[in-house]
Amino acid sequence: MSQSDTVKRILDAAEELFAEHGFAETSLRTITTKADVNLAAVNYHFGSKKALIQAVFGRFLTPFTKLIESGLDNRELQKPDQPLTVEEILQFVSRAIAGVSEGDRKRLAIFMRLAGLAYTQGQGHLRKYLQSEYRGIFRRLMSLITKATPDLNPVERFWRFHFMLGATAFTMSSMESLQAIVEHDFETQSTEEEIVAMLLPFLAAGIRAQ
Amino acid sequence: MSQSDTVKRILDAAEELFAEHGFAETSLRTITTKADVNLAAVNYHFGSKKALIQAVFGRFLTPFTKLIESGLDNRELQKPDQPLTVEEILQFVSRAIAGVSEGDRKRLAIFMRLAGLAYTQGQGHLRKYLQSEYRGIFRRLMSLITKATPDLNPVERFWRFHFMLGATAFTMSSMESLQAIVEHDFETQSTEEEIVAMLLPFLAAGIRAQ
DNA sequence: TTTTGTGTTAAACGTATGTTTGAAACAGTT
DNA sequence: AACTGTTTCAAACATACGTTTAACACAAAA
Repeated sequence: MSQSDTVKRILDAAEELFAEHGFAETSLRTITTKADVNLAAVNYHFGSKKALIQAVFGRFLTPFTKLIESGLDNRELQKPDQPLTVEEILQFVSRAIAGVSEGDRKRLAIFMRLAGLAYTQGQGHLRKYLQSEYRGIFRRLMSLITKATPDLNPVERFWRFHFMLGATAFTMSSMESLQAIVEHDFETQSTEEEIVAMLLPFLAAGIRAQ
Repeated sequence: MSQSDTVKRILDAAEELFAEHGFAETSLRTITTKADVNLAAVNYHFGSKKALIQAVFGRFLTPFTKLIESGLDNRELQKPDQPLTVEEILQFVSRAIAGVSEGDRKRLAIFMRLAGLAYTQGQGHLRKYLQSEYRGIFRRLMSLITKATPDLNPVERFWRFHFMLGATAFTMSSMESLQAIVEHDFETQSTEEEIVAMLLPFLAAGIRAQ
């Protein structure tokens, strides 16, 4: 058999390098060197650098959203009439995070940093790709949060949702360096679970402010 | 006389283009074309593109931090013994933001996006430059927040402070695209001032959760 | 008027990038 | 062994970039 693992090696290298340096600053030569494959392999297997960026996202995001969806499906089957609280919704997401990051924690930080970059560096193709590919889960979460916060006006809810997103993405992406600071300044360790446990009440309180 | 305004024209163009497309994605040719000056003018007046980026930041960063500091100084002179609340602290920051962009609505959006980009794109020279420029005001704000949240244990306060930072940085850096979504989905406009007005209570509620 | 210094300009330089190419290597099938 | 489709490889290609250069413009000083 000896099936080629070139594609996987490229994705692994690209994922890490994109997260570290951004998209524009990471060249295909750097990626292929790190992956130890030929330069032309990216264009052969993915077609273009843009397509590679999208593939990096797809590999992480698809199983992640599936985990959230199946959790929500389960809950809706068991208690169909009882609407979810904000805390419950957030817990499904955090459980999905824990599920995906199980095995290698590094990938979670990498992906969150990528997600942040996608918003700031995504010149169009990436934003469009994410929007078209993951519209479903986004709308579902948004509608659940709407039911959980009936008194909020829609525009304010939209913004608060993104405030939550920002706090989460930023924290996850800079988790490693922040943990180092905590260890140095407070002589304590903050595990990933503890950080998430601190983050959730912060988010829940924020979205229900006033 | 006929004093050259080339430097100002370059800074204006660069500021706007950086905010719109990011640093790496904005070429000197685009900047000098928009500024209607010769390509070589940037290297002549600033030395390099990196130096131009720092100059763009310096032009608004210096008055910005001065505004915060003087606001805090004033308040401490008038009510020296009464500690500030979290809301008050955040309001000094947001007032400084508004003050820097006074008269020019567009400038606020540019400023916010640049501030956000500094967090996500500031890899080497920019981060170092900002750190040396920002350290004083950062420490001062941190110490004020400590006094405003005496019941919080230090580690949790550290994390919540960075949750706030994350929500802010993310929102600022992706403000433009989020505003477009709001306009499309809700047929309303969210001005930068309104967004900040929504962000502050979210942050204050979050840091005081439970 | 000549000189000097500052700023501008068009052109070129060197380098790095994403992409394409055509030959070679390989694996599986007949 | 011969054939076939897929994958790899070194090399080249075209383009865009930041930077440098040397000639030029022009105002102020000598």
